[in-house]
Amino acid sequence: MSITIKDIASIAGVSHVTVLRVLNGKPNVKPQTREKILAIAREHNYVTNRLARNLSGKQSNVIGLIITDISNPLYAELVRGADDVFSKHNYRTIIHNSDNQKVLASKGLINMKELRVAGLLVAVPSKGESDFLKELEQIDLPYVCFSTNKSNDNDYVAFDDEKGGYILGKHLVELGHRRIVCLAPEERNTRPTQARLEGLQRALRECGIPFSEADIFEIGFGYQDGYRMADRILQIPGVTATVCLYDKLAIGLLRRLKERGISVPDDMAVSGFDDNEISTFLETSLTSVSLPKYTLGQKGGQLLLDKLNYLAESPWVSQQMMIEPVLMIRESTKRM
Amino acid sequence: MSITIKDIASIAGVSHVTVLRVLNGKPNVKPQTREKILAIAREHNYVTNRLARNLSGKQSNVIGLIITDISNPLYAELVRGADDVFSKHNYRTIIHNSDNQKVLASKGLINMKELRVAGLLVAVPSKGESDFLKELEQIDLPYVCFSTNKSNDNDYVAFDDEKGGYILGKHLVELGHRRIVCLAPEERNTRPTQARLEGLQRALRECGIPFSEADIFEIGFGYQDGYRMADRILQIPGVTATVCLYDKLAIGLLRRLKERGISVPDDMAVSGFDDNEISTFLETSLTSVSLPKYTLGQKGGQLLLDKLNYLAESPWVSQQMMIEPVLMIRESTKRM
DNA sequence: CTGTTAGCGCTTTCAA
DNA sequence: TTGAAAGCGCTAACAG
Repeated sequence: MSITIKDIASIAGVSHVTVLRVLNGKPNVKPQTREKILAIAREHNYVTNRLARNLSGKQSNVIGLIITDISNPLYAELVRGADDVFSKHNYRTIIHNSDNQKVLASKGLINMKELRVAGLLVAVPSKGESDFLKELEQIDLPYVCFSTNKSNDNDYVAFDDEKGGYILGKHLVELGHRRIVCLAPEERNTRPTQARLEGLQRALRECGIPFSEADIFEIGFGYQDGYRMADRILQIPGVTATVCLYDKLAIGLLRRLKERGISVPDDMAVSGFDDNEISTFLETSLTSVSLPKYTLGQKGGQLLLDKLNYLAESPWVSQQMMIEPVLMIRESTKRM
Repeated sequence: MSITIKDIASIAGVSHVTVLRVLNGKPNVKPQTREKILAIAREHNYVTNRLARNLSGKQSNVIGLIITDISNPLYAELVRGADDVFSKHNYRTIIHNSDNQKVLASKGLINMKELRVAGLLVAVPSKGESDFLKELEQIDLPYVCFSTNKSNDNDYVAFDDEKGGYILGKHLVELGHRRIVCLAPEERNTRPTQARLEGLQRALRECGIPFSEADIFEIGFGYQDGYRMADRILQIPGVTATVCLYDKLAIGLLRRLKERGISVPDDMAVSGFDDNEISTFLETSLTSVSLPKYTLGQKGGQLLLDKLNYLAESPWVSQQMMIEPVLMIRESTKRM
């Protein structure tokens, strides 16, 4: 067992409260006593027991992150952004992967509550969303969400995916494209998918470019899906540009287009969403709507900390924050 | 405040110990009493307070991960592997990013100790390694490391990078390459860098292929670095193959080679280490030494859990585990 | 400047 | 089958 405040007290021949004062930098301790206590603490490698402190003090220094999947680069960067903020303010970060499943996310809620974390940063699973939000409310911990489907009055931070779709659509039209198709996941009811599509549709509508359900090809999220879909797209007469709702689709597509001898962007423009560093270095660099993931994590973390601080004082007014996307124009789309 | 064991006790009109027995599934409680207590607990959404339990019970259900950078895909996958194991055994995962800096890693050590985590999974920073290991020992928590430089008797799990270098070297020689150069980070003294290089050298030595310090080009880790180095490599007469110690270097290189109109693999073979899913879908798919990152995380997590269990009983004999690399042969290297 | 006392919510032991 | 009592290591209030 490690040394405790009482151990130090008995070694120093004082009461444990005096030790506490010294260790917590409180005033009103004779300098000599202070020195002596500090020396003993150092000598014995004293380390505060946060369990005890948090239990007693009714507050925690750890924050829970309920996310979809830490091995997904989106969440990995986002978590890093949040953790950097938390660390700076001396909070620790505990993670829980939900795989976007409601049951697993709910389990995370309980786990976090058990540990009496100070607050929660949560990516709401896209199925069973409203049930989950109810539980989240019930668990009675301060929380901030990442983008949810329901327009709600939670605190949240989100990418402005709709705007992303919009600026990408505009860009393609400006380049001269008049016949555009879209690769989307089969599962259309997640927030980013929906929003990106809506933005795209809005842009094309404004420009008078025809675009219907039939121009949306539903497949999946992965490289393989984009790869597979290439041949089908090439059968459609007149198509000069493809919007992939996720970069992996675009990258798989690029690969297959190369195999087929289709020149990008001359014969076919390709574009996507998410934008990772690699997009610049692909043999055909990829035009992509960049979503600042690290920033999203930071903002979410900061909002939660603000909330924790305000809660102590005045009542909190919930905040919603949208993060602007940036269109990264690269070789895969060029003026026709 | 949430409801406590005592609250339930007073509502049920029993002592808090009886409640405890029920909640912890202990025997010797009258069925009626049990039901009543469970009903009350459910009704009031009782959730155990782990802080109290851990403090009192002298054990924790959270495990600390000290890693370099969660936004690095290597660590993201590794953490996912470890967390999956921990979750299954009802442990929580708390993370701390060290950015491979000794001071930050040490800070993580203290943070984790404060929380009295059950154990530690740690990626040792490559500078100040032996100092850090001393601190790690002092902090007095059960731990397992990921690959360290020093041959030591810690528990650890690691990729067999040396073997990776070896099989890649062999592969290139078998394809007929006789003049091979290598792109490496300037900072050569990290374990994976060293080991990969050693393996490569061993393979080439065995095959009687000349390879000297002058054939190692020191640059960095990133796409940009590989990109920049391409021109220099092309100036070297007779070179037919490049080994990049990290895939990002290879991908940057591929990009620049394409710009220069160099055909891969016909004019130049390119290969790397790390292997992410995307490597298959690059326009020129990349031959790479695949290191199963998720598995490494799992193995590390499992080893730590084993250690935690054994420690309670018999003395523990430290274990070292090497994870085998797999060479993924793709288009960027082909028989000459 | 210092100490006493009570308590956070749970666990453990012993006694009934 | 149940409860009383002490304690985990720290905090907070009050007293001196």
